[in-house]
Amino acid sequence: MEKELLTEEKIAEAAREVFIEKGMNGARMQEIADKAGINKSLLHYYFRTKEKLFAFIFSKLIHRIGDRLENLMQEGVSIEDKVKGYVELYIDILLKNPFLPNFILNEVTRNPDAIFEGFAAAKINPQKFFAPLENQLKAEGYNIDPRDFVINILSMVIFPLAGRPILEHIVFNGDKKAYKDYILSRKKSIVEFVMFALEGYKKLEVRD
Amino acid sequence: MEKELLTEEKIAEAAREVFIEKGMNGARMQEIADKAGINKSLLHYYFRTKEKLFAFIFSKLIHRIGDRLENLMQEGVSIEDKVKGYVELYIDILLKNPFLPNFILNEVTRNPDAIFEGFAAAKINPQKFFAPLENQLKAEGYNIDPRDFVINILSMVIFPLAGRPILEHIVFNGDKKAYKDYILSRKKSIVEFVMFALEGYKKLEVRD
DNA sequence: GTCTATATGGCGATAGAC
DNA sequence: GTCTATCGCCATATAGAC
Repeated sequence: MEKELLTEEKIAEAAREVFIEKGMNGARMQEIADKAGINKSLLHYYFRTKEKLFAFIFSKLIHRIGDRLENLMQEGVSIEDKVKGYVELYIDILLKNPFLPNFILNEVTRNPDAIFEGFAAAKINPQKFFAPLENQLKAEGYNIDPRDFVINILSMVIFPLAGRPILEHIVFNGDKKAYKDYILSRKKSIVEFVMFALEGYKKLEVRD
Repeated sequence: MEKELLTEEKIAEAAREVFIEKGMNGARMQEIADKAGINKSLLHYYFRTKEKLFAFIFSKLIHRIGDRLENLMQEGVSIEDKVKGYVELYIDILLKNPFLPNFILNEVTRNPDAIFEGFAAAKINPQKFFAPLENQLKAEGYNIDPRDFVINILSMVIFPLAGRPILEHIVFNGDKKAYKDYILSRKKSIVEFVMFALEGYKKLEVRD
């Protein structure tokens, strides 16, 4: 039926917004129903329980993130350009979805089971990601642990956005524009910081 | 009364644990009461409502963190040693309190009002912190924005611990010991990474 | 101050008409 | 498929005895 897909889509979109903003515990079925412009009992008609609805939304979200990471490892692009591309892409995404990083970090620690299902469904294979990266790093002379490389960049991109209220209030005295400008400036400064660091790893012995 | 202080202290400790692990929304007054070894209604006798109890705990927590940061800016210690000291201290603290970073990031985004009260009470003054740091960085020849310096280090320390379940499962295939060893190894590798990067900033023009 | 018992409200979920 | 009405539970909060 036409209506089926449409309504389910409206529910999914509303649920996605509410869950991300309020978390599993804080979200209310009523609020999701309101935002979807339908009745509360219709939610249960489509997704029997709140937990099932949450699992559905969460797994779709993880899936999308996994896909984005895969796309990152195209060949023929220098490390520096990959860093630049990654940093710019994710800062933009996270600026548009300010609740996303906290949501994922949080649900994943409070409800670890969701990980096994969600990530398994997304078929994320770290080895497929780290092996070629390690090769490329070595080929360009950077003798750094690829895990450090990836995690440090992820950290510097995500943390200041996950900690937005803290930074905004403490470092920028509540000035939202100053905060946003600073985050945008990090598109350049993170790349600079990373490439400076990588320069140091050129001097190191190859280690494995 | 003797009993008053003792009971209040037991409640505070229990509430702290439960709130940090489950968050404001996930925490249950019953669980706090059980953990404190008292009756549920006694909680309300001491702290009229759950919200008031939460605010009390949260503000105390922020206060302690603020104090720790202040202590960090002692004179007569090189940048490298400060980085080393900070990284080691906080990795140890966060390993012992695995739910802490998520708790703070989360409550602070979901309930931004708590920030104003909590941080205001803790009388955190960023200028008092950044100004001497900037001086020292310049004095040692590192022409880096002190905000980048601080935020990058904070990011690299906190993020891998806030994202523990993700790293543990995806990068280390569920091997908890491998994850913990890796985090401990970061005590050295973060300092290395930062100092390599700082080397690059030595070549830059002084900018202000 | 500390307990037992209970009120009160909210939320997830279901029944049933249309 | 979509709605209204309602159930049943659970969590916060209060009343009142001791």
